[in-house]
Amino acid sequence: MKTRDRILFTTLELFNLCGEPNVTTIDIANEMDISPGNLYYHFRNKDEIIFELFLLFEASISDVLDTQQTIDLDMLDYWMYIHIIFEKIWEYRFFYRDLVSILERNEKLQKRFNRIIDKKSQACKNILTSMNESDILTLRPHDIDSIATNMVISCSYWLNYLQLRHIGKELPGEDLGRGVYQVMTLIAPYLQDEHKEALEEVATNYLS
Amino acid sequence: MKTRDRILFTTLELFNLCGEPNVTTIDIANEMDISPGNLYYHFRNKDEIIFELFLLFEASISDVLDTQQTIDLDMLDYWMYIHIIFEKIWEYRFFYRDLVSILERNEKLQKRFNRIIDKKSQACKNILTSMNESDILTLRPHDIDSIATNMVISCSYWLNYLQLRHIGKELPGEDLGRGVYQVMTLIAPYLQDEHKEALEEVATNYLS
DNA sequence: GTCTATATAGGGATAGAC
DNA sequence: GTCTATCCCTATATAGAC
Repeated sequence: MKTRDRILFTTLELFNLCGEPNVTTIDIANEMDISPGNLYYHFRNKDEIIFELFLLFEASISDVLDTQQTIDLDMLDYWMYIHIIFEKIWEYRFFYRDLVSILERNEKLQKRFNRIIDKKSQACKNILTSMNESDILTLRPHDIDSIATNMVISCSYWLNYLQLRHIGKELPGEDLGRGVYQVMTLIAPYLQDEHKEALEEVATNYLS
Repeated sequence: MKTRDRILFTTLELFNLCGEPNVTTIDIANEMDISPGNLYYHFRNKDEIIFELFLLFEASISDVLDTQQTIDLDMLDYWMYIHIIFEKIWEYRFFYRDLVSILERNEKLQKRFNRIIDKKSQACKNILTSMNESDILTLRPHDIDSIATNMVISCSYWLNYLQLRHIGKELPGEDLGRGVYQVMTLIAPYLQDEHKEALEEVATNYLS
């Protein structure tokens, strides 16, 4: 593993564990047993490391968001789709811990992060539309936008909320499933009765 | 107005405008045309100012959350109740911009902030229960918890989400109404048809 | 590529005079 | 209560040797 990659990897771990504002370039170098000077040979500054990490996150999540595979799925598929999004966010959760502060330092990051949110929103709308068309749920086209917005907010801030509730302690990765459940809750009331039961079944399987 | 209070007031303004991490004690002193030394005569450190501001926020929002006036209201009342909560949050929005970072520095703050979230959650449950009992909506007791959680998350992170979407620009206070709408959206699908219409009416009145 | 040593800057906070 | 002056610490970043 090349030093440059080790820096990225170590930084990601430390950021996720302690939060980006609490990790200095020296911390990163120490953790890797290299000198700060060496670190700055590979990256111009801390923000460049953050940006590189963002690019990895972007590639990873775009993989999911760009698929057109959101039609004709059953309840378990939808659950898993949301679950995968949560996992990608979990992998790069430090972004979501200090979103505004991190993004305001880098305009390019801002734009591209917002493009991800746009995509996520679109993906949610696609899911809702296709569920609507296959009569799994019934909603007025007018509702789709606001439900999608609520879904995006729940996805984006669930980890932050968890952290808030467990500050100090390490974030429990198991509670990801509860986040998925919260998102599915947003759809639940619109489901036809049979599919409501299907959702309950998936939920009890996953949250046990 | 005593200097101590002017410090609190000025700090609140600057924090809300620029974000707490971007405002130094020097900035605050400069803005007020006093010396940093003077500021430190009135407050031991920056965190003490933050804590005092929190106490003001706590008092202000507890005022709303502690009322037992959540029964037998009509749709407009519920709308206004959520709206008032949003206004209190708006007044102290800097907390919600960097929640985790601010709270992790002060254990007392953490505990008390979480107590506010508990109260907010309880208030939401009370609303849902009372709406349920007066047949405005129908939901299984089992749903109440997860809907309340979604309500709390939407209330807490709506401003953060807005900011994300408009970084750099000043936060548009008018969009508070859209936040209220997002929260009411969570309840909407459970409403009896007549009350759905009532909600739509309130919404169109307030979002125009 | 990697190290050591160091420059630089900014923010938090204090001492002591008025 | 308020000011000036200043200290200290920490984090970022660079220079130059190996």
